[in-house]
Amino acid sequence: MSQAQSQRMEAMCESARTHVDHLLVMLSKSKMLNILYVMNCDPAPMRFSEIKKRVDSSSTTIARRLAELEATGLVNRKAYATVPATVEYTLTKDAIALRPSLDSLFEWVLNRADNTA
Amino acid sequence: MSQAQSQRMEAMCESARTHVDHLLVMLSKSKMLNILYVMNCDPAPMRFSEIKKRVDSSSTTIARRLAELEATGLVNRKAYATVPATVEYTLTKDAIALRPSLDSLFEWVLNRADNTA
DNA sequence: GGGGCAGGTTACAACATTGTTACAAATAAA
DNA sequence: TTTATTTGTAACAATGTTGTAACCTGCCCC
Repeated sequence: MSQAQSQRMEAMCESARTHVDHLLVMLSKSKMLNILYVMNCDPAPMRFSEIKKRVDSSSTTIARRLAELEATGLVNRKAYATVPATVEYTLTKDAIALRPSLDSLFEWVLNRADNTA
Repeated sequence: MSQAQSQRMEAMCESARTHVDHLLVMLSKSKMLNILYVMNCDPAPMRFSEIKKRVDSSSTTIARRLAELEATGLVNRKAYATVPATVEYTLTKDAIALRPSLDSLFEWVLNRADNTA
């Protein structure tokens, strides 16, 4: 393999590693797993206030997380010009693919919480 | 159901919710998923320096995370009186039960990082 | 004596994140 | 006209988290 090829390959790996890190950092933010979980539990579009209620955090944090999820392409945001405003969030296909992992993860968490309680 | 029963039940739920939150907060700490993942990938006991190398973080953070994992009962720490010191970490049975979830989660992460790169 | 090794700990300054409060906008109801 | 509603945003102080640099043990080697 040429040096140029090798460098390109390293750059690619570097890039992939960066993307992996970025995703992990995002998933590790506070309330992120909670949000993905509640949205996964109920496939219907979910409103801001409903997410906030189920996740139990401040508007600011929920808004920040949802914006991050949208920027990463994991949720879609649809605003309706009602009064007062209505905004619905839905998981994208990519996020739905996370469902089995999240289910399994939360099953473990709930089970462990039970046994520790 | 009596009021006393109802109150006990609420207390239990409250306690479980607290435990769930605690676990989620722990799992959401920086490098936590990374550590669990590298330890899950290789079932052999792993030394501090090896974990640090694979996860790529400061000693301080790795030490903090391992201490938290140990306190939560997810890793066991064994120190040997060699010179220089040798310390081995292993996942507990509870943590090993997390394996399928983590595998699945990381599969999703790696796959998504690839497609986004 | 000096240096090196593994596996940390401590202190601290720099940085990141959080919740709170105040505010906005549009309209319908009181 | 005032109030209430939903879905946010902006600013900010308080709090939490991070890495760095210094240090520690115990022993071996030079």
